Amino acid sequence: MLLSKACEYGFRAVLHLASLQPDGYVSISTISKELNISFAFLTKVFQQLTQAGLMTSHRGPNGGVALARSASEISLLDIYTAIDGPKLFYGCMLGLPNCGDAAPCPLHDQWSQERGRLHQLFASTDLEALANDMERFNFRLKTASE
Amino acid sequence: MLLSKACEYGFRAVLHLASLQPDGYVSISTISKELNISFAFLTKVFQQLTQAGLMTSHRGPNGGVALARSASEISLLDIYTAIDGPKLFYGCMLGLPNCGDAAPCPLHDQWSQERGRLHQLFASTDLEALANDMERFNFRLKTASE
DNA sequence: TCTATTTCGGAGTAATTTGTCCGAATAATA
DNA sequence: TATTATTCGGACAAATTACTCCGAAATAGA
Ligand code: SF4
Ligand code: SF4
Repeated sequence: MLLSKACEYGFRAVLHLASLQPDGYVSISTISKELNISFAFLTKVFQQLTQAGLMTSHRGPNGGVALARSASEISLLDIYTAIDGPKLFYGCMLGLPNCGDAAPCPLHDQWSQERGRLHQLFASTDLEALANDMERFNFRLKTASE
Repeated sequence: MLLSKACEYGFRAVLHLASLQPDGYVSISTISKELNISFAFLTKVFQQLTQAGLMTSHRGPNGGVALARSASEISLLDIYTAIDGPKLFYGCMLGLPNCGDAAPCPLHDQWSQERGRLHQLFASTDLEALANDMERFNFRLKTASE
């Protein structure tokens, strides 16, 4: 799988949060109910994102999580690397060490291109654009309809 | 990670096998020593490949494994799907069900393109071409040099 | 026939990922 | 102050993946 489950949930949750364009904080429990994601597990994911500085959080009544900066300034790459780390973008496809030096594995050329495209896709896609798309085209993030 | 460890080892082992262009069977133990892969685990991987019809095997002295057909007729996609299954190529990036119908997730367009490119790359790359490249460019498959 | 070599198949162990539980800390509000 | 709502942090449990072990079956060769 390309994305870990944690990252999958992170993408969905953050996209949902961005599309809400809320005034203040949104509680993790409402997000988890809305998207059918385990509350306890989603909490852990958001903890990673706040520790990475992408979200801010607030405890107590009316607390929850919020984007730490404008949606246009948070990319999918930010979310991805905060959760799954950067290894996809520098590692060898075949898991060989010393990737990128003078003795590449046979798939290097093609894989490094794909890898670059994926990196470019994640880096150039910000939450604002995706949230706009969601309004325009009625995209969905839930597992079941209603 | 894009490839499971089993698939990683499978790619490396099969590429190595193809580059040897052996007369008959090559034993799994020699491959595992050559590539620094656990013999027991690599055996399991080859069992998957023989069960999928991509390799033939032979027990006893001078036994081992061999490509079931010409290297030019085995693609990376064959190896990949035999080990990791086909889910990468039809599943949603966000793990949502009913991928591809009228209510796509916000990443559908970009992801389905990437997915298609990856599929195309795997499908159009056969072992013969890679083995030739390995000779020409001295590619490596080992974890340590010597 | 006997022995050595090899894959096969199943069971078992270890490590990682996924998911749960609970109590403490924080803050709003009555 | 007491209550309630919330995130935080750590320990825990379950599931999946990675890896090992061992005995059985096949086969070549002495
Ligand atoms: S090939 Fe590319 S990816 Fe594979 S080892 Fe190397 S440098 Fe790395
Ligand atoms: S969008 Fe594409 S990837 Fe996401 S759910 Fe669907 S079809 Fe799927």
